[in-house]
Amino acid sequence: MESALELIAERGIQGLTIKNLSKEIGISEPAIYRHFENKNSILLTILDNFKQMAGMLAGIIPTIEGLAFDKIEFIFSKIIQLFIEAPSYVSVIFSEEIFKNDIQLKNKIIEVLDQNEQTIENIMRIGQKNGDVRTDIDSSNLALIVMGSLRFLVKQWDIKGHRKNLKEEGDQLLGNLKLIICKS
Amino acid sequence: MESALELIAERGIQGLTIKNLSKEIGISEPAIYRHFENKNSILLTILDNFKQMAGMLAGIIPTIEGLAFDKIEFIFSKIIQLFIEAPSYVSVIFSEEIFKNDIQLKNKIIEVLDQNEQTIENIMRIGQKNGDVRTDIDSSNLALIVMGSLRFLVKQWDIKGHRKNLKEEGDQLLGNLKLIICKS
DNA sequence: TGCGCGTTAGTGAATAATAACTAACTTTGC
DNA sequence: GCAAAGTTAGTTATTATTCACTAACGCGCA
Repeated sequence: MESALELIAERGIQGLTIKNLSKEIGISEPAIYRHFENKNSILLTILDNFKQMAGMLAGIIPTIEGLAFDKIEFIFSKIIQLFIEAPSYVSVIFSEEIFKNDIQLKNKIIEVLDQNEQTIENIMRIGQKNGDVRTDIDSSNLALIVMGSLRFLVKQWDIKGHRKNLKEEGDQLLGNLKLIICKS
Repeated sequence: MESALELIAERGIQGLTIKNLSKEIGISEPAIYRHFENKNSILLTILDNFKQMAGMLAGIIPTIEGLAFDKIEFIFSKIIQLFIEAPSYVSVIFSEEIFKNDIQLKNKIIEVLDQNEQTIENIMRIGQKNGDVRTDIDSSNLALIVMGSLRFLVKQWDIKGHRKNLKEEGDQLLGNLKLIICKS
């Protein structure tokens, strides 16, 4: 899995071939099939790992005391940290277009998407109930705006060769999102 | 070009092969090479067409009288209309991950991205100057938020099989974005 | 202690499918 | 009659995957 992620980080999702992977690991191609049924199951495992990580983060949320935005800040700083440390996840998570063909991969991507949206939406709903989040926009649209803008930031950082400082720009965006969704 | 777009709409970017394209058009594979140097130049042409369309929209903007949000509303209703009529553009525009490998395609995608961001940012800057857009968030971040959330909406609509009503949901999101970026 | 035996993880060679692309020839329309 | 547009029949490269086989290891048992 490590080698696969490394390969994706270096050459993108298209660079993950059985041949490349076997070379990276230092074994023969058929040896890979001793451990994975097929190539898609490798990608599926990566996606599942990400989903679990995101799920664990979501699990911590209820234990955080504080306003909605403290939770958002927590979750996104963790996600951005992961992307900086392992940019290959960006390539995988944003490869929806490639996964469109395969039903399993597509469903898994949708699962990840839905799970994360649910997490953010829940935070927003609770914030609205507690009175620290604006109520003139429904929670699902707030989640859409928060997730969308952060995704776009990461996407741009990725496609432009990781030139910008993602952490700094992420913090700036988060600050501005706070102005937008929080009351007073 | 029509056939290429149709193919992409049906089977995604991966479905655009010379073989499929020739079958769709009803000519032989080599005949395609009479008109395009290679496959990438077909994709490049599609991207360029989109860029030109977006550029034309941006050109109309200065002639629109009204607040910043009227302009945003105008440009995005047109874009959403295009996506609904020709969903293949979604597949192309959101295939950054696939284009990463090829320098030409990557640069063209970045061009499109930058051009559109510039357009939105300009609208925001003028709005801030005229006093109808909030000034506590800089124009580039406002553009990021607007573009990001709309991209995310379109992306979800696309990956979930065009089930939702993009026009309706787009209008709703635009309404909420208006609450967010406009003064009082 | 050492012998059979099943398991795990590996190998080289081959396969079938598919990709983009090309050389050489023929047709078509102004 | 000639250039543009099309054809047939390939090439080359790459893809994921399978085949038959093997070396190494651990475990129960005589």
